[in-house]
This record gives sequence, structure tokens and C-alpha cells, in this order.
Amino acid sequence: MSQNDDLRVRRTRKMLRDAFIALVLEEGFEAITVNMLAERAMINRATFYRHYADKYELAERVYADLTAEYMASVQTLDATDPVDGWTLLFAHVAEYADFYLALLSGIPHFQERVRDQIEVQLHQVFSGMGLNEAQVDMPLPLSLRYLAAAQMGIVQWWLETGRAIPARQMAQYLLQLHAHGAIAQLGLPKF
Amino acid sequence: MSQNDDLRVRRTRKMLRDAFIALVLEEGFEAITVNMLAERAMINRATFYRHYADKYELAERVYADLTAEYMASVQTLDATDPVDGWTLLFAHVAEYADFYLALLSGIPHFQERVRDQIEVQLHQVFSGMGLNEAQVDMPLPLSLRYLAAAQMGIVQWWLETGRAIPARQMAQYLLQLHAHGAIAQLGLPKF
Amino acid sequence: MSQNDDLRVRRTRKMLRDAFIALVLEEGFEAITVNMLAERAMINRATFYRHYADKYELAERVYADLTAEYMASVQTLDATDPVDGWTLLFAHVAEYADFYLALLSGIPHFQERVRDQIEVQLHQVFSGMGLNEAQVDMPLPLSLRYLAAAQMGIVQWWLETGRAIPARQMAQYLLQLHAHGAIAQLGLPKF
Amino acid sequence: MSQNDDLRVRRTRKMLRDAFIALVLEEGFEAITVNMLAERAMINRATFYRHYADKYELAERVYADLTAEYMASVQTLDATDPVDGWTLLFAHVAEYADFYLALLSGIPHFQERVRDQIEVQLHQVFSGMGLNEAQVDMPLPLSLRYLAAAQMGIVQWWLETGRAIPARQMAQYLLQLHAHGAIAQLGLPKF
DNA sequence: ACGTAAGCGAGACGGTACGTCGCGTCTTACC
DNA sequence: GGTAAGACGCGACGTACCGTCTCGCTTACGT
Repeated sequence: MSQNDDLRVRRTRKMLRDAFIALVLEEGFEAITVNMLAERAMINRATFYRHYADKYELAERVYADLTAEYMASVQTLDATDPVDGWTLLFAHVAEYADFYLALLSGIPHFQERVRDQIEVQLHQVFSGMGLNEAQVDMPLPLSLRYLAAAQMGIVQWWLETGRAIPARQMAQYLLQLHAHGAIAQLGLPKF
Repeated sequence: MSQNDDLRVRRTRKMLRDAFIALVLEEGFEAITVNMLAERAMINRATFYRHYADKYELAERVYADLTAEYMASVQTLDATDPVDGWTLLFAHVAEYADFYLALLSGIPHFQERVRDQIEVQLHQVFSGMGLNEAQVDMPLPLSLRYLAAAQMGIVQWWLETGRAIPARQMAQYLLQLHAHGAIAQLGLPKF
Repeated sequence: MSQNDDLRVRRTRKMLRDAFIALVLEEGFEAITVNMLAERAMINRATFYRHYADKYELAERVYADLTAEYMASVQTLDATDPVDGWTLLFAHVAEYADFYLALLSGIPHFQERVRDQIEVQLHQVFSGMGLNEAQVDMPLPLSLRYLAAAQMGIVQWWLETGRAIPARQMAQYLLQLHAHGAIAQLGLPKF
Repeated sequence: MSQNDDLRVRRTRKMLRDAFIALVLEEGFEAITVNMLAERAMINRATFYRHYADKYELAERVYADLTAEYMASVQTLDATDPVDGWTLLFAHVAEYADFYLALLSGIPHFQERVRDQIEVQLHQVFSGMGLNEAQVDMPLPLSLRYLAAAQMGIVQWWLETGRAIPARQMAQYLLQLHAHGAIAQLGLPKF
């Protein structure tokens, strides 16, 4: 499907995806109807259904495209500094900031999907760093979920607060929190 | 509205809330319609609208009830061990495990609402412990969000995986992760 | 269903039937859409479907009403002259002339339905006149069909040609043709 | 268009007409869609539109072919006995019995078209027999319509009832009814 | 025999109507 | 006053056909 090179098809899909992103920003995901998408994309409503089963499938496709874009940018990175890697993540979400924000809280199960992807990425990174599961005294999936959820959390916070902090700074904060725990950053007398 | 003590009213609301919980478990939140609720609760559909504007409001009310229940249990706790506090949390969500699971990923913006509540709770706890914001080298809201999101994450993980680990054990894991960071738990050679 | 005495229901159905008749005359049966019916009747399209499955069912109902009206007029007749009976028929179709015309040629299988009804009526009339099937030298259903089809034919002709001939005159022609054959009316030298 | 002798064109049209007849028998005319025709004829849907505007036009063409076939058979007849002529008619419709049956009641206005053709034929026959309009005491078109409709009626009856009666016998019945009236065939005591 | 124009297959598209579903409002009658 | 019963307006849904339109391929015909 995706490798359809018919010009009309490509044009139709592009217009639909553009319309989708615009509408998500303007109205929020839930409020979007196929009618609105078709109108905005200047195609017929029936044509929408020739390409996507519903707005959820369209959202999936758009998300898949964004993910592919992010993954491609990750590939180009040969440096080993983890800060660079996470900086890319912040840079990527910043590019589609409002769109991500809207989807993360607006589509049921969407957050889970993104979080799982981050979890997988984290696992890969740690595996490459010589993760020794035998030495772990709590379930590995538990730790991974902890990290992934926390990471999602601050990404969302960053987007919500207008990205006042530079991406690289955020990546550094992220690593610090991951490495030493958030409580250690709170200036509590002891714990 | 809430202080209505007409027997018929209380009966109607109880049946609606029971029907709601049952249906969330059976079908998931999104799939629920007012028709299904009325049918299950054995009331007329129009009667539903006399009590709630829509299924979202009903969900709010049910959630508010559960929260009140949890808060009450927290009040009874006079011990100062934070493990006890979080054990209560795990115990509470365990009681309505599938229900919480369904809502957290099923209702748009619901996760945010719960997370914010946890965030506030965390802030209160830390304030009580002598939180010194001046000594913090990263924004406090950032750390709080990190903790709250992470906490939500592992609660969800625990519910998803069938709650094989005892609640108290989970509370201990939680504190450990919060205090020293998840990476420190991974048995990595160094970082 | 028909004995529903809800004022709104009766109002809705009346408006739909009026709209139907008007539209059949203006546009013809085939061209009618549910949308047009709803618009003309000033009701919502969905409301149409609460009363009729489709435009065909509506047509049936309207026709059933007209038939009942005709039958009622026949009941009031106590005279025995068959000319009187058939005069009533011509008078009845004249009342809804264009409507009948449109339906007879516009709805698939509609003509058959009306013709069968006439056939039954003819059979009853002849039975009451002492029809002796034993003396017949060709199949009775064949003769009946011959008569019914022919009768439909001249009724349609009369409607098409603007009903220039009085109803009673038509009834007389009809009986003459039925009794002596059309060829006998043609002034052919012999045959 | 019709004089196109390109092999491909002729092949396409033949397959479409065959498919049409088969589908009329299987599904009835109304249920047929251009899609079904194309599929059955193993041609592309767009190709259908290169030859016919819609299924109605295709029906017309097929009917025209059958009519031509019948007319040709009539030409070969040099006998003067009218029974022979009408026997040919019964023989012809018998050949495509179910097809005619389906079309007669299935296509709006189709019956009218056929009936008019019969009417014209009747008029010609009677004109050839020395029809004297001056001696007629009722409108000629009325009588003609009577005869044509009646004739259509018994042809349809014959087809519906499985053609148990031989074609020639039917032709004799037809003439008898036309000549002396159907009521005279009913064995009524008097009238 | 072979180049070419026509017929054709494949399928996207705009359009219109379909019948269904769910929503929230309303009226009427009952208790 | 709360409820049952259910009609209604509204608007979105996903589907089905329609007729039109490229765009290449292939095939029969004419020179």
C-alpha cells in the first residue's frame, strides 16, 4: 500500500495527512470527523475510506511516518554519547510539539504505544551497554517501564511548558534522573 | 445534585455506577453507549440524562468516589513510613485493578488527571519532608513530573502483569527507584 | 403499527404520505429518494426510517390506504347493476389519476399487484353470478387473466388520455368488451 | 456504434449480453449492477460504459435483438391464418420465457413498450382485414388497448404457469377470446 | 508484416444515496 | 417529582453504485 506510486494516490494521502495534523491542532483528535478531514483535504469523503478505515488508522499512519523520520535521524548518529541520542528525541518531538501533545492525551491507547516503543529502545541501549540481568534485584521489565514512563512524562512536561529549556539540556536532565533518581535531585536532607 | 437523598434517585445512581463498572470491564470505556448503560442498569435511557450529562461525567463521578475511598484509607494511616503510604496505593488500585486499567488507557485525558493527583500528593509528601527548592539544580516541576509519571508507569505495569508481586514489595521497589534511579538497578558495569 | 394514536406519529406519517404523492407526480417514483421525502415532509431523514423500511414500503402503505378507500366505497353500493360497480372503479382511479399512472408503470411489480386484485374481484363477481366451471372450454385462470389485464389496460388508457369519456360510459364500454369481445367492436366485415 | 465490426468489440458485447440474460434470470433486473455485469462478462467495468450508458440501455439492445429475431420469423410466414401468426408469438416468448417474465414485471415502463408494439401489430393486422372505423361505436384506441393488454396478460399467464398448454392451442384461445369476449367463455347462465 | 490506432484492464476519484447508530431533547402518562 | 416509554432532530458512520477520468498495455486492422 505505502509503495503506491500513483501520483493521485500520493497526492490524496498527503492532503489527508496534512489535514489531519492541522485538525488535530485546531480541534483535538476526538472532535475530528471524516467529514472534516475530507473537507479540509479537499477530497470526497468516500475517497477517504479508500485509503483508511477510519481516523484511527490515519493517525497510525501519520505516527508511523513520524517514527520512521525519527528513526532515520537516529541512524545518522554515530557518536556514542547517550546525551546526543536523547537530544535527538527532544528535537524530534519539538518539531511536532502540539501534534504530539494532542495525540498523547487525546487518543485512547496512544500513549501506551509510544511508551512501549521507548521501552524497546531503552532495552536495546542497555543491552548494548552490557546489561547484566543476573545482577538485578528487581524485575527488569519493572525498571524499564519505570524509565519509559518517566521519560514520557518529562517529554510531555517539556512540550506542555513551551520547551523553554533547550533540548540538549533536557537530555542531560533526563540522564541525570535516570541515573541517580529524582529524589536525589530534590535537595531533601536525607531519605 | 449529589446531596439528593430520594430513594429512587440513589437507587438509579447506584445501578448506573454498577452497570458502568461492569461494562467498562466487559467492553472497554470507548465501546460503552448510554443505551448499554441504561439497559444494564434497567433504567430508561432518558433517566440517565437526568443524572449525568454523558458517560464521561459518570466516569468522573465513579472515579471521584474511588479517590475519596482511597483518601479515607490514607487518613487512617498515622505511621510515618512512606512504604506504608504507597502500599495503600497499590492495595487500592488492586481492588479495582481491571477497572483502573481500562480507564487509564481508555479515556482521553484520564491518565493526566490521575497523574496530576499523584504529583500533588508527591509534592505534599516532599514538602512535609523539608523539601529545599533552593538546592535543586533542575526545575522542581520537572522532577515531580518524572516521579509521578514513573510511578503511574509501574502501577500500570503491576496491574497489567496480574499483580504477582505483593503490594508492599512494590512500594519498596518504588521507593528504591525514586531514591536511586532505575539505571542504578540495572546491574550495568558503570555509567 | 397502523393503529398508533400518538399525535406526532400520525402527523409524521401524514406528511410523509402527502410528500410521497406529490413527489411521485412531480418526479416519478424511481427518482424519489428518502432525502427528498424527508425534506418535503419536513421531517428528519432518520425519522423516515422509523416508520418505513424504504420508499417501496411507503408506496405499499399508501396503496393499501387507497385500496381500502375504494373497497369502502364498493361496500356502500347495494345496487346489482355491474355497470355501477365498475363506474366506482373508474371514479376511484380518476381521483388519483396521475398518481396511479405513475405507479403503474413506475414501480416494478406494481401492475401485477393491482391486476391480481382486480382478478380476485372479477372472480368474486362471476362466482356470485353462478359461474359454472364445468361448462368452460378453456382454463378459468386464463379467462380471468385475460379480463383483468384487459381491464387494467383500458383503465390505464383512460387515465393517459385525460379521462375525456365519463366514468359510467367507460364502465359500459368495459362490460361490452368483456361480454362480446373487442374484435366484435371493430366493425370488421367478418372473422 | 452498432456497425462496429472490430472483433474485440463484438466479443465484449456478446459477453455482456450473455451476462445480462444470465443475471436477469438469476437475480432479477433491478438487482443487477454494472459491477456484476462486468464481473460476469469478465470485462472491466469501464469497458461496459464504452458500450452502454447504463443497464437500461443494455436491456433495450437485448430486447431489440429479440424483437428483430421475432420479426424475422414473422416475415417467413406467408400463410394467412391468424392462428399461425400468434402461434409464432407464443413460440418466441417461450424461447426466452423466464427472461421475458423477469423483464416484463421488473423494468419500469418495459411492459408498456412491449404492449405498444403488440398494439401496433394488431392495428396492422386489422387494417389489412378491412377495418372500418366508421362502423365502430367506441374509440378504436380503446379497443386496441383492450386487446393488446389482454394479450399481454395471457402471454404472461402462460409463461408464469410453465407453458403447459401448446403454443398453437394458446393462439386459438387468444383468437376465441378476442373474437367473442372472455365472459362468453365462462359458462355463465346469461348476462 | 507490421506500425498504429483502437480497445481494453486497472483502478483512482467525485458524487449521491443508502440504512444504521448514537446522541441529547422532548412529550405524555403513570405513580 | 422521579420515572418509563418512545418519538424526534441531528449528524456521523461505513458501504454501495454510479459515471468519469487517466494511464499503460495489447491486439486487431489496414496499408
